[in-house]
Amino acid sequence: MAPATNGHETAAVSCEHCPLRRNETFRSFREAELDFMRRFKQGELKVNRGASILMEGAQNPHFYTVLSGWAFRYKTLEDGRRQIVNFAMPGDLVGLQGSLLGAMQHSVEALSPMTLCVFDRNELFTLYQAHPELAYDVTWIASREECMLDENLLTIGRRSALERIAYLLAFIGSRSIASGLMKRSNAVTIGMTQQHVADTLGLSLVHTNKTLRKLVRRDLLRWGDGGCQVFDLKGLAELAGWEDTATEARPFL
Amino acid sequence: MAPATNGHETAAVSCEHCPLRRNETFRSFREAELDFMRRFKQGELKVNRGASILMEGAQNPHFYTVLSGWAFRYKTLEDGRRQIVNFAMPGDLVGLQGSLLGAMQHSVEALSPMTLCVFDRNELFTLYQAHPELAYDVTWIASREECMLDENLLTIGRRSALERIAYLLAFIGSRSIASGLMKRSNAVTIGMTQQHVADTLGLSLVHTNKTLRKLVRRDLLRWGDGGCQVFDLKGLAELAGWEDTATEARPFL
DNA sequence: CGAAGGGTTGAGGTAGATCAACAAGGGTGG
DNA sequence: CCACCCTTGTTGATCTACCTCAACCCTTCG
Repeated sequence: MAPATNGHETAAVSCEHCPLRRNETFRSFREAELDFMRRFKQGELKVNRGASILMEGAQNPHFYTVLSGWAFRYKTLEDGRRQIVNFAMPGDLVGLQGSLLGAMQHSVEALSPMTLCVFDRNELFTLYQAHPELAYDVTWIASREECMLDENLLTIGRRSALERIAYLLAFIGSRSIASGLMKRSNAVTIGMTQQHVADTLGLSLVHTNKTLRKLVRRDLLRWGDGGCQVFDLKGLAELAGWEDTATEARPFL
Repeated sequence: MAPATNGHETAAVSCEHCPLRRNETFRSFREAELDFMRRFKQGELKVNRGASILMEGAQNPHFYTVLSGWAFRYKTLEDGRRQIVNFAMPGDLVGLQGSLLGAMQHSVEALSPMTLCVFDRNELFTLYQAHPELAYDVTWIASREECMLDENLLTIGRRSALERIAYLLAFIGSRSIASGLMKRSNAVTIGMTQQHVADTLGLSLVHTNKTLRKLVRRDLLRWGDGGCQVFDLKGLAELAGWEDTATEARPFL
């Protein structure tokens, strides 16, 4: 639970060689947009697993697009209870909320080594003026986030522990394949601790462990080496009563 | 839980007489924007309490701004378990998600008689092209929604039943005062059933009732006449460990 | 007058919490 | 090299917050 030190910025890779563009789940840029983004991008941020990227209450001058790796977004109560509200994967915007609303209302911590594309909070409106299509994309991304949060609420509010875990792993597995975080293969590997699972689903650590073992016994997944391999994404989704709304090519910044 | 019939559209009130403009919690429009909105507005929708405004899975051609009254947004599982994810009050956008993502991923039902300002889904991008400031506002509104959902997730995931209810009533009370739904006075009146409270907080109806009575016994509120009067918003917020992030003048469409 | 919606209360059951102990790395410092 | 600690996972025992079931009340409405 202890956030480590931040990484530091390094020289930027130019946008036309953006790794995300090679992934067909992302929609392509037009020349003018690419041109704009090249100037819009302020640099790159590289952090280690466990690093704090944003802190609740802070006024961060930047917001980011995830280029590689993944992170989680969370909030805490005074007494330390923690709730993970969502995960950020390649192509996702991080810290947009703070840019619009002022202070961050949640924190973000890396779950793996990450590279993030750095933007200046104060330049956001410039983007809205110069490129309405990109502005529209930003809103699209925010709407998608909202949609995921709705589903997470349904999960925590109304699904049983077994369903919750099945949902979460199917959800993360599916997203990580789509975002190119994972290669599509027999088993999807998800590198997180059981504490993360518990804090996402509003469960205790012990009960999370016991429920996870049930899923292992059913051969839906295996746990080990600080994470799990999911064998049967469909089986998990079905168990959770969740339909993966397959997205076609989606925008990113 | 049974949705009733839709209302029907009526002649529109012109935007310069928009009731929301009289409320100081909303930021004012400039002349050019007002002009644009006048044309952007397609009409008005009036519905009764209990009416379905949007249905999960549907491709609604419109999205809306709430002018008066309030509603709740919800999702359901196949077996009927229902989760209310948030509420919509004057100034809030409804159905934006569907406009961007395609089909609605949630339903919306009126909690009181309502009037909504009707916009055409297909015109949204026109707004982005013509008025970057308004586009920015749309994203601002979406971000605020996201922020509320984060807090709701924290509530359901990590707060106890007593804290949850305290939070919910403080949250709704505070929002309804800010949006002009309620007059600021000794007691804030919230017109919803205990079933709504239960479905928002992931609790059973019976336990919701018992917990509510505890709050009544503590003189924080009274329940009756199909809703409750909240006497002590601060006390509830404190009990829940929640800080009301007071918003200054905010945008709306 | 009966039916339906909303609220209230008690009794008993269970999913999931808490407490406690232990095992298996991995890192660090002597 | 060992000794130690810290993180992560595992499992059993016990407890309790919340659920389900089952009444019953009151009000509204056809």
